[in-house]
Amino acid sequence: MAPTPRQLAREHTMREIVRIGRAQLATVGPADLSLRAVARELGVVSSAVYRYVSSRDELLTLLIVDAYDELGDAVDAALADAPDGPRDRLLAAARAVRTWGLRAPSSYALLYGTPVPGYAAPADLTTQPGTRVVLALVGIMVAASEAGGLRPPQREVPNGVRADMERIRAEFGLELPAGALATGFQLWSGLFGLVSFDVFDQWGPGTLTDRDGFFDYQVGLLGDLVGLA
Amino acid sequence: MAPTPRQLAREHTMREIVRIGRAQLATVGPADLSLRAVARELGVVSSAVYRYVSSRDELLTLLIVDAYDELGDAVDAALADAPDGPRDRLLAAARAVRTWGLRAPSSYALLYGTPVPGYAAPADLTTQPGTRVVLALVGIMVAASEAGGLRPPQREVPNGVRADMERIRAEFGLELPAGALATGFQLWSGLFGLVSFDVFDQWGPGTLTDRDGFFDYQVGLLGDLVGLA
DNA sequence: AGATTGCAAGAGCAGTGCTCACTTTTGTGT
DNA sequence: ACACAAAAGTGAGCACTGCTCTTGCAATCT
Repeated sequence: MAPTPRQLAREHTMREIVRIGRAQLATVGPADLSLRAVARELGVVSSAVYRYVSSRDELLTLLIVDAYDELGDAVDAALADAPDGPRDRLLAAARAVRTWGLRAPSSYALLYGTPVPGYAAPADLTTQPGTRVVLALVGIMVAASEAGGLRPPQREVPNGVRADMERIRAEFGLELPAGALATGFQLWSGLFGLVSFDVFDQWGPGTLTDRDGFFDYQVGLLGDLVGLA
Repeated sequence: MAPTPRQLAREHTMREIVRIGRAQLATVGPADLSLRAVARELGVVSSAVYRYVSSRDELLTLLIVDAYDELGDAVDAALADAPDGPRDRLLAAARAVRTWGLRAPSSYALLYGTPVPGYAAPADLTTQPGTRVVLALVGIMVAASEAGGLRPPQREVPNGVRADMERIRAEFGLELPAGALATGFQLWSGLFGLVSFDVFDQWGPGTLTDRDGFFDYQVGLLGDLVGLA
């Protein structure tokens, strides 16, 4: 059945709300995102937006999903253009994350900063898009492993951790030994630790002058850590 | 000159405000911290607290400094009780950071989460206490280095990064080669990446069952990365 | 055409940060 | 001991927020 004009209008308004919300985020930061401001921008009285979005938190959820998509797309695009070597691919993906974060700090904060107070993003909506980046990272490792370019980690994996890794490996169908998968988690949190420090300016002021070079170097270290050739 | 009663009262009130603010943080999260609520708790009308704190942001700054102190103390205390080996000391420090973060997520968020919108914490007040933890981490590396228990990193340090490292080495009087210092930064952001993922529940739900063991293992990997014996 | 459904408006509530004119308290210098 | 000035506290008020509820209007379906 063809969508009725009303449905079309509704979807359009929905997209407008998300678009305006994202635009607001570019200037104010997640905590200050105002539904009333969105309503004003939309040219409508404040209570009207509640027809579309049941609360501010729900708008935030929409924006979180939107941001995850954008970030995932950015990484995928970077990987599509990247050369074949695992190190080049890792660097491309990492740079994409950092570039996106620096370009849209508030959106980045929405995903990897302080969770909004007393509000847990509905896992069913946000978990899946949130895994795209880490799956891309692990994908690089899997490819390297299959090509014989992945040094197995020295450190022994304790049993509790090993059990978790085995389960995850099965769940996602990853052709990766438990030890390597465990280092993959380090790659994940390590990368976002780096980007967060950069986006949130957590290295002291004036500590680093060559931040681009510094980032690339640190990503190289992460590559060493996971045993890329 | 002896402090006048008024100064004493003022200092006491100041401490009370910080104490109440910290208590609020335990329940609401940085963005929802309310000066009016602090005033109520203090048993005073809302405008009165402006005699002590010029704005909500200034209160946040006070709380940031307070949190840095607390975290620094926690790490120092853990290191004081830790055995001699660098790996044990690293683990002790890392666990202290994590434990503190899990116990006071909002305070942790204040330091390592999204910076409060449009408000840059005055560097002169927050930078110094913010360096305590990283200095402790680097201190572990220096001690290991002097004891001959620090493998030099393989990866070559590019010139721009090397220059920054040399400058920082001089500024803080660190007896550490530039390459090792660079890996120290990875240790820094890597540790806080791990803790942030843990405190903010960024590993998906149900992904990890043995989070304590996982953390210890990952810290071990970070130890490998910086070349601890 | 008439009934139903969806959308928007506007008033209103409780809360926020912050300012300002004012009163009360308090410490001190004469 | 008393007056005076500085500091502390008050309460009203402004502009803003999220959110609810009732009301009027318009498009859609039967």
